[in-house]
Amino acid sequence: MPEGPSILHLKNQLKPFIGKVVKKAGGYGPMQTKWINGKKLLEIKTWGKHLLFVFENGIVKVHLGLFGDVLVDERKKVNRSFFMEFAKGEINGYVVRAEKLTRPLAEIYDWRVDVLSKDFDPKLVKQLLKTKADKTIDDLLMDQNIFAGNGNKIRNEALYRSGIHPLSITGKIPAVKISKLIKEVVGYANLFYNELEKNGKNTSFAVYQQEFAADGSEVTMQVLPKSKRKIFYSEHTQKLYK
DNA sequence: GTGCATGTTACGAG
DNA sequence: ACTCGTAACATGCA
Repeated sequence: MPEGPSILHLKNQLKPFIGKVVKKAGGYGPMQTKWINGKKLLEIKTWGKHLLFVFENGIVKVHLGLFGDVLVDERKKVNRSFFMEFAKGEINGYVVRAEKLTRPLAEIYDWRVDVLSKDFDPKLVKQLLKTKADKTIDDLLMDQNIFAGNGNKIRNEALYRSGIHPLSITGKIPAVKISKLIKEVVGYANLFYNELEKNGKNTSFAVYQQEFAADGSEVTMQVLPKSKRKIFYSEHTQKLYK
């Protein structure tokens, strides 16, 4: 399910519950849920792939991992790992991890790195990339402290759009191209999100899981040694800086 | 049944 | 103490 855009889309579906009182919360996850019962859901926020339910006495951070799913007023056969039932309707989390946060959100999260936030700050991100100049760019694109909300799809698509080979050494990439990359990350994340809002799914890929890129060139697929994740790119149009 | 997928964290080795 | 690599977790779909 997740990558930032999916979480933002999910948040929109949950909006009707804002201001409503939780009758009963629960789930098989390790987090205690008693503290939520009878409390009003004040706000729902997101930071990257984190879904945040704000209550007066704490915040529930929900992360969907790779297989997580959240259903509204619907149930699956398997047990819910975290759920909240209201007088009318329910939010059901499957294979999600819920955790209670007690510190103020502003102390925990910096929205300047959230690729879907209005506070996203390309300059700051550029600075952060400089501090890890010796790493390859594909790694940094997945680093949630630099590009919160990015996932494998956004990574591959943004690299293609900016003409950068995924295995480029970050410090060797010209500043102009870095700027372009950051812009394309935001651009594709928003396209992804808009597709979800419009069609409920995103199938718009130039290279990700493609045989041929949008420009017709052949796509190379490679399994990364450390992460075991797949990268898709065009040798023809994406330049390797090293 | 097999393999694979939009992800993160915990832990041991070095 | 820090960094790296691997395993672990859990579900649904082709």
